[in-house]
Amino acid sequence: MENIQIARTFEEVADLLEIQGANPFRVRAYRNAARTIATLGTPVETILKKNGHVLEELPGIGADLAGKVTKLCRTGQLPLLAQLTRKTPESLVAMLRIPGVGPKRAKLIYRKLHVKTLGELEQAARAGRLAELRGMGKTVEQMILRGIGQDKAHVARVPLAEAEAYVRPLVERLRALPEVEELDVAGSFRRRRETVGDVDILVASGRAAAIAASFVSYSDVQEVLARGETKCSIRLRSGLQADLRIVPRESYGAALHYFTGSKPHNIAVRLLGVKRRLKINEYGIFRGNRQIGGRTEEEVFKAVGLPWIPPELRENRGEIEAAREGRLPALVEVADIRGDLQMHTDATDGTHTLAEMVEACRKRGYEYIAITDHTKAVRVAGGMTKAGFHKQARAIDALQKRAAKPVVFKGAEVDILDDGSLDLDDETLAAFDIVVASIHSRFNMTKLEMTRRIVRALQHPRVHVLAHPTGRLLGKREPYPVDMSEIVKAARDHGVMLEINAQPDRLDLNDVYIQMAREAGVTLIINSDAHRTQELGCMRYGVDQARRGWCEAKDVANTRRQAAFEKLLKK
DNA sequence: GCCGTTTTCGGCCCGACTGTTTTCAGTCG
Repeated sequence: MENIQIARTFEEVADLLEIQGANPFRVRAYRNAARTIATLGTPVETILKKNGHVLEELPGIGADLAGKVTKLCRTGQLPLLAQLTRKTPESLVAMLRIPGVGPKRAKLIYRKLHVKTLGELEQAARAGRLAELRGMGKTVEQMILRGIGQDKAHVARVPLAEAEAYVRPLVERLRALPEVEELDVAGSFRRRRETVGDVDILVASGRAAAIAASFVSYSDVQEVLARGETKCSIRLRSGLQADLRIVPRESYGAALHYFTGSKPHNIAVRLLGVKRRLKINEYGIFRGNRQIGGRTEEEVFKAVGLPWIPPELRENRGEIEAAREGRLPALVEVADIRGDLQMHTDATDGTHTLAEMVEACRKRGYEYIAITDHTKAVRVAGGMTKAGFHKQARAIDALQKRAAKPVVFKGAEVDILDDGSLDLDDETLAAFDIVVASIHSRFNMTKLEMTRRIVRALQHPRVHVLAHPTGRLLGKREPYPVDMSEIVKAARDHGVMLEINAQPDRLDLNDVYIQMAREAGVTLIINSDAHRTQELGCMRYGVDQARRGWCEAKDVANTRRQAAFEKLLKK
C-alpha cells in the first residue's frame, strides 16, 4: 500500500470521527498522522520490512496508530474505518467539503431533514428548509447552495507561477496606497509551495479601513466572501481566493509568521511558547497581558529559543528540531546558479534558434549551458536523428568560435524507450558532453515495469541526468507509478544526477523526493527545460522547489564552477 | 490519539468573521 493511500485512509477516518463528534484532539491525531505519512520520503512498506517499531518514532504516531498502519499494510483494511463508514451516510462526508458546512451543520441537516445525497441537500436548500434549522438562516442556505453548484475547479489549487500572475496587479494596487506601510504575500505563496490554494496578503497599517475598501472594490473581484475591519476575503475572476489581513506595525512580524504558516508549523511554535509561559498570536508575543515582542519574525523565533527559519522549511517536518540544534541548511539561492543544462531550440520543439537561446543565457550571466534537443522517438517534438545532432554540433562549434561565453555543452534529451534502452546508439551518445534521459511515452506501465525501465536507463554509462523523473504535470497529469526509493538508489549507485525540472507545471521532483534524494547523497540539478528564451526565467521556481527540499548550494550540481561541473560530468 | 526540561494524566494554538443571537456557536485559516 502506498503512503498516500494510508494517509487518505486516515483523513477519511478523521472526517468520519469529526462528524460523529469525537474528541477534536483525536481527530487531529489522525490528521497529523496522515500528514506525517503523506510527506514521508520512504514507503511505509519499506519501513515495515526492516523494523516496524521505527514507525512509532515518527512524529504524531504512537503505539495505536503504528498498529493501525501495520494492519492497514498487511490486510489492506482498517476495521475502524469500516465501522465508522457503516454508521455514517456518505452524504455527510460530501457535505463537509462544502464551504460553510462543518461537522455540526452536516449532522444537524442530516438529523432534521434526512438528507442522504447532495442532490437532496440542494432540493432542501431551494425549498428553504435549511434556513429553518436552528442556527442557520437564509445567508447560510445561500452559501451552501453556491457551494454545491461550485465547480471543483474553483477550489483546486493553482500552480505557484499562475497564482503569481493573478495576484501581481492586486498587490501593486495595494502597495501604491499611502496607508500601506508594509506588505507581503504570505501563506503557501511565501513558503513557495508548488501550488497555491488561496493568496494571503498581509499589510501593516494604522488605517485599515481605507485599505480594506480598496481591496474589496478591486476591479477583478468576482465576489466578496467576507468583509471585516481587519480581515477581508474576495474571489477573483480567475477563481482564486485572496485574503487580506491588516495589522498594526508593531504586530507585523508576529502576523507575518502566523499568516505564513504552515498551520502545523505555527502550532508547533506556539506550543513552544506555551511551555515558556508565553502566548503567541498574530498580534505579538505576550507574557500575561504585556506584549514583549512581535515587530519582526526574528523576535517570534527568538522568543521560543530559535533562529529565524526560512519560510520554505516551515512545514513542521523537522525544521524546528534542526533550528534548535543549529543545523538549519543554508538554502541554495537563484544567485548560486551558474548554468542551465536542459533547453531546446527550433531544431526540435523549441521556438528560438540555437544562437538566440545562447545569447539569452549569456545575458542571464550563465557560465555554461547545455543544448538538449529531443531524440527521434519523441515524434510530436520533432525529435532528431544522429545526423541532426551532428549538424547542431558543428553549429555550436561555430558559435563558440565567435563567443566563448557561455560555454555550450553539446547534449541531448534522450528518450528512454519502453525496455529502458536509449533512443540513440552508444557511439552517438559518447560524443555528447551531457546526456539527459527522460520518459515521454507509455506512462501506463505498472510500477514494477516503470521502475525497471528507468533503472535500466540509469545503468547506461553515458547517462548523466534523469530529467523530470515522475513525468507529472500539475493539475493535468498524475505522475506515472514508480518506486522512487529504487530510482534514488540506482541514481546514487551509478552517479546519475536527478533533475529538478523548473517548468512551473512540472516542478518534478517534488519537495519530498528532493529531500529523499539529497539524504541519500544523490546530486541534484535544476534545469529550466526552456523551449523559448522567456522560459529560462522559470529557473527560480526550480530553486524554490530545491529550497523546499532543504537543498544547499553544494547539493545542486549547477551551482559549481565550470571546471568542477565538467569534472562531475566526466566522473 | 499523542506526548512529556511542568506532567504517564491532562493538557493539546489562537483569533476573526458571520449569522443569528440576546451572549455565542460554527466555521475557517
